Amino acid sequence: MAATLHDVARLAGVSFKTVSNVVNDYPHVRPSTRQRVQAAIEQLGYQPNLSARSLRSGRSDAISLAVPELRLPYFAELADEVIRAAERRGLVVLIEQTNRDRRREVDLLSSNRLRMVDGLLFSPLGMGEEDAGLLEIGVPLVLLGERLFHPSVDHVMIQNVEAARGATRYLLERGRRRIAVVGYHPGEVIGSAGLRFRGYREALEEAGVPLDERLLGVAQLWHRHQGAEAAHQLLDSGAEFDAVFAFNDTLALGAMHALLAAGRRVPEDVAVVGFDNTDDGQYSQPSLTTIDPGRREIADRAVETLARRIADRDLPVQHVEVGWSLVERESS
Amino acid sequence: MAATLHDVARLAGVSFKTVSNVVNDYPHVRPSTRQRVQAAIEQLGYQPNLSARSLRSGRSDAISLAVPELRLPYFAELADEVIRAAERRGLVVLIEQTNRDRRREVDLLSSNRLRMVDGLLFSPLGMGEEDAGLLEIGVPLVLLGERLFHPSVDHVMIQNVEAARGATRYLLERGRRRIAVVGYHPGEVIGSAGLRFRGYREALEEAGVPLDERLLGVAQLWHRHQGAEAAHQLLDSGAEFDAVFAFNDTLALGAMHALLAAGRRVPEDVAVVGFDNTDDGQYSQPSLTTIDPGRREIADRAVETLARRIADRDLPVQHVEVGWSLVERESS
DNA sequence: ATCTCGTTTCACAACGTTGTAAAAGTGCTC
DNA sequence: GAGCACTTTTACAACGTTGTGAAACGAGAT
Repeated sequence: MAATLHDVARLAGVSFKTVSNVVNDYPHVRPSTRQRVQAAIEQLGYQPNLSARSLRSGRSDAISLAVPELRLPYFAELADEVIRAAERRGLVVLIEQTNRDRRREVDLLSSNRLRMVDGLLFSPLGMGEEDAGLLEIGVPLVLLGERLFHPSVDHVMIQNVEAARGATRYLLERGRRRIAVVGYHPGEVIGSAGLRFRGYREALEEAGVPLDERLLGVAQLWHRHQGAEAAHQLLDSGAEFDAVFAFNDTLALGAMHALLAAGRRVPEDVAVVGFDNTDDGQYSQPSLTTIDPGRREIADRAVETLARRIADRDLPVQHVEVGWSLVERESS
Repeated sequence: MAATLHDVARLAGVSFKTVSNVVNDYPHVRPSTRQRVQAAIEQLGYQPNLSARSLRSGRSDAISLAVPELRLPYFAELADEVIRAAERRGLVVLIEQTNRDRRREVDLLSSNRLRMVDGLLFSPLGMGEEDAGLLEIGVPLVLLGERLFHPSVDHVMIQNVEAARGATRYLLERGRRRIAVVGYHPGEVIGSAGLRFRGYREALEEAGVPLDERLLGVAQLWHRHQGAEAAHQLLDSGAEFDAVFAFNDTLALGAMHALLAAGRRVPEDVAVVGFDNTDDGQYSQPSLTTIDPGRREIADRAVETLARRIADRDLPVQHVEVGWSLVERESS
């Protein structure tokens, strides 16, 4: 079958440890020996057995990325960037889908599939605050997003409150006063919905614009369908509104679709702003104004943080926040 | 650190091999012994070391999926389904992105990262027919898509010609006679563009509608941007058309965006049909009529084929074609 | 009791690699 | 031409698991 160190050693006439030294660029190898070994490696097409290496060294140079669903554009783009960032550091990425299901998330944390990798990037969506204790697993872990926190676990997140305040301010500055939201989760405090709502509320307060409960479009799942439904409900309620701040782009596109179908012009009658800057908002009709949460930076910082945690488990806990910006397009 | 078979054995007062037997459900273990060992496993939270297992057994129960870019909705949804299908079979999925770059694809095939997994699902986009020989790697491999073929390599694909013929026929049946395409690759014979074009051409021939070269919108990359550009060129050329058949949904959405921006009504002036049935066509404005290539079935058959190949390398070569259907929405 | 045969347990040897430490080789100094 | 300080190579022991085959055990037949 595949060649081993021993096969190469036999061919090159050296001990298998010398071959290992060549493979690992150990400095004290005579150039002529190195050359001979290299030739044997070429000839046999030798490639190290990664299971053996991993067993011996305790490292696999693989990490897991656990996301709710890859088909959601936000997570697809996040995974894309995570894979790129990991590759830059010589790591390979294994992807787990949790379907935003608490049980699956909890199971994952103690799964022996985790033992195949050096660490986990985890974007939880089903677990709640009461589950935070379960995050203390013996494996390097970096949390993504704003659903779950734990003081002793590394975390990379975006500035949700600030960004949401920025989006709302932007609408206010352009003269909109009746700003509906789409994606509201009543009662939620942390979590994307909670934090983004807080930013929205704060911006209204700053501007002295009263908050109208009727303009809070609930959507538990942030899919297009729910965005469209929330928009329908807002329309049906009869409450007037001249802007929609959707808590993500997918909701925004769904809502925009519903608004247009109902004969509202975007942005003339209703300005729409999303959140995430996923690719699909770029070519929607009209194209979508949105918050760019710096996904590339999130991915890069997350992988970096995990790599450092893997290298040194005693590092102080990292809580990283990355910057955001507003991308202005046709919908506002 | 983590408990091993030996630790459990010591606690349970048996040999480590007996623990191994319990873990692997070896039948000849006395119930009382089994119970004692189970208790020790629980107490220590023992989980098998997968590197050691994999070294010894030669299997990792992991597969790689290599796709051009995860941010493209088609591949995100494909990866989503592949991960689900793999999980049903107890396999874990590692994802590689090739950026549709020939060099990266070629490198991947001989990468030692492949040695970490039992097999590879490969959706090539950069390699050409002349590279087919490179597919003969010593690792179980299943090809996806229509870019590359090799008689001795398993393959799962969709019925491109038939589906494209179906889409074109559908437009013809609804009275459209001037059907433009978007995504044409001049001179290509195999590959998605080549095959879908063939289906288009055959449907026109069947209906006795002449093919007009001016209606062939070229787009090498199948991104929204290129779809929009191709549509602009069609409009600028002055050639009349009453329908667009885009070779994928992303192109279709880009083209539709451009058409609407130019004041054409969809579907009244121009009917638009896409290909892929990705989620984003469902909530576009107007929603997109498209070909559903049965992605779930593709993923399932692909993983199944790979699993069988892993289990038995001497199996006859499998070439699988999955069915398609037309999803009618507002754009036509 | 003893023998036989099936059940249950165990000892040992892999799998292919890296770390440690010792052995062998080389070149320089006196 | 022995002694010393390097450099280069090697032997051996892990890492934690599974497969093989032998040993120990237990029950039923003699």
